[in-house]
Amino acid sequence: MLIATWNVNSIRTRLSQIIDWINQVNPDIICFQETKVMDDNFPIEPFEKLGYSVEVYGQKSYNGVAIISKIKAENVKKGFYGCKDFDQNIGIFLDQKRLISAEINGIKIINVYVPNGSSLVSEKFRYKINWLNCLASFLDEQEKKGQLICLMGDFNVAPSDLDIHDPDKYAGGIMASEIERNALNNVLKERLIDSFRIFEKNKSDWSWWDYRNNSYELNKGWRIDHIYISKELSSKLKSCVIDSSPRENIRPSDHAPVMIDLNLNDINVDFFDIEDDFFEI
DNA sequence: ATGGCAGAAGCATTCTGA
Repeated sequence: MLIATWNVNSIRTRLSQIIDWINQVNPDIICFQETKVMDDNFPIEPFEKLGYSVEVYGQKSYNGVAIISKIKAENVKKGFYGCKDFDQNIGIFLDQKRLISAEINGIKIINVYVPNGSSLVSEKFRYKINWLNCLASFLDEQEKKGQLICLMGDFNVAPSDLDIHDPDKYAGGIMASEIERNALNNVLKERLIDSFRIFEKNKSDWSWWDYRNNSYELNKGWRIDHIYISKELSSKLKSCVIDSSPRENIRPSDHAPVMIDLNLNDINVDFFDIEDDFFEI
């Protein structure tokens, strides 16, 4: 099962590029961020024609997330819910459409667009840290239910200096600060694993390149888009790749898609083996 | 240190992003 995440920076502007990429790669599930469109104006039909169901949670001009899936998405939820200690002021996090979740194939798919935060002295930075703390609480509740989790999206945090093209230049700044890394680690705790780092212990690959300063041509990027999975799923993980090819398109998104291949077939094989044994008896 | 590039709204320019 191929599961991808992609900050497309406007679903409508990028639509033909996205369809081209789907036709090449044929993912089962894609989580989009920065769709930048209200739900009524989301281009649902092009995805339905390719066999996907579409779940959207958008707003005007900014933010916006969506999940498209070839497998039925159940228990679709928009925004945070059931976050301990955050219930009273959860409204400030629901104004901005940054999270959508669903259960697909028995796995809780959580698609997030974490606030950028602007700079460490900004009010937006406080919002970012509070948002991540609310996400941690949200995951605590999922963990209590025993859910297998796949948490992905644009986190706007480089987890380590390996994930920045020039870590010295950006040390301690936005997307690289200890405060943000600690907040991210508090979301992950010991329960979620960075799919990319299972395969690449020391490699630097980027998922985002600034539009300015010829950053892509100079390969000056960051790895800020991530797919985290429950550690119980790690033995099912076959690959994790960042596909930078769409970044070479004309008028590209500034982000590249990230994709994992999760081998859930052997779960079904085990199931059918038991069935066969049963009938042989 | 600042701006550079891009999208949306909407028609000149501002706001936001990372």
